[in-house]
Amino acid sequence: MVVISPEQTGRQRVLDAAAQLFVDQGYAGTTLRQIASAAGIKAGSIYHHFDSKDELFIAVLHDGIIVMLDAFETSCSALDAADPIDRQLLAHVHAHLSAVFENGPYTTAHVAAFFTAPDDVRRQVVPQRDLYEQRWNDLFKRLLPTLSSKDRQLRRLFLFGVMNASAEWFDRNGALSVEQLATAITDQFLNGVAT
Amino acid sequence: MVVISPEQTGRQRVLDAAAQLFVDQGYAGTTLRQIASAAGIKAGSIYHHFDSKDELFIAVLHDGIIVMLDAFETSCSALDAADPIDRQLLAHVHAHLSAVFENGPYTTAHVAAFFTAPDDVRRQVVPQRDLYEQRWNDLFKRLLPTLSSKDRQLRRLFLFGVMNASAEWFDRNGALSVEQLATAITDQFLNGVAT
DNA sequence: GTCTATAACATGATAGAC
DNA sequence: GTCTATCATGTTATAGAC
Repeated sequence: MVVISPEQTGRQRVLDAAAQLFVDQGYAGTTLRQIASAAGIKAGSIYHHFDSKDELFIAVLHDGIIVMLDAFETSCSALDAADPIDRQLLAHVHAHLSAVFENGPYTTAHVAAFFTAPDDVRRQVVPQRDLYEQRWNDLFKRLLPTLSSKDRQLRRLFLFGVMNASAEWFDRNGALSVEQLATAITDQFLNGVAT
Repeated sequence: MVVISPEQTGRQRVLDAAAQLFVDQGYAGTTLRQIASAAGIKAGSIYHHFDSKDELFIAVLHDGIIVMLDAFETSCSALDAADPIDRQLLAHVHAHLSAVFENGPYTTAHVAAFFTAPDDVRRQVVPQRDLYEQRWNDLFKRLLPTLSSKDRQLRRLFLFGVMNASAEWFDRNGALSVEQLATAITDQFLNGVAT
């Protein structure tokens, strides 16, 4: 059951409820009535804040990207260009995973709900996603300059695959912490299984 | 647009159409009318073959698991226990990816549509999924005996993450072949990025 | 095995009162 | 900013004819 804290503006409550429900049930599987109920209002009232279900979904994913970009930026500031590869990569992997798992449902929505939306809705979010992926492409170019452009792109997709797939099994309250997960993924990515 | 070849029994045509549509649009995003239309019949006629949308979905995923298990079995037969790790792992990764990308939409549904279904529907497919994962757990135990049980489980999740996430970007008609993808993923998994 | 017709209900969205 | 009431449509599922 989704419960939204009451000390927020109406629009924000709707966004929070929508983000969580989109994560849990996907785009088509979530109804405006469910969102309204979780936000403590009636379905019709949603249209005071958003013009359509599509726009609400896009707004959720937009907010999610902002958080991801911010997390990336922050971990950049904490690093020095002279830092070793493993330290730099770990910082960014940890930032990504922290954003996904510890910064509310908005970022998780990007990983779990994006692909559940219809093509035309998805297409409206792609430019924002590209912005984030571009940061990682730049990072990879800096950290792994010897790889070919195509190989670099492939490796980045591998890393994203591991990180984002973890949203489907990682347990926030389990024995493995986000930090440990970040360390394990970074180590696996850099050194493989034969450490 | 989904087009189903006509030389098949009615039930099979429904299954084929459903599998493809579930992959493209998810569980909630796919309607029985769309499935019926793609299969060349009317929506009501589906109920001659399946009792509910749930059962149809479960049947699709069941068929998918059969193909995956069969692919795993086949790649086992082609291997010798004395073969080196990289050769054995590559064979199984290739078998998995071939099943997902080259054996129709049933296997892809397992990767792309499973998480779009409601909890109670998903729960009915979990035992079959577990069967397949168990094969991989056994394989990992044989190939990587020095790792701890928890670490092995984690690494397997990483590998599954990479393989299954590729369903979201891999282009069957692109420059990269399934075999090349399998080689790249296996190499990345075993040796990391610093090859 | 497929059809038509329809039941029973859910959905996104709108209009106007408060 | 939220409500109630409602529209128009879409949804799964059923019943009975062919």
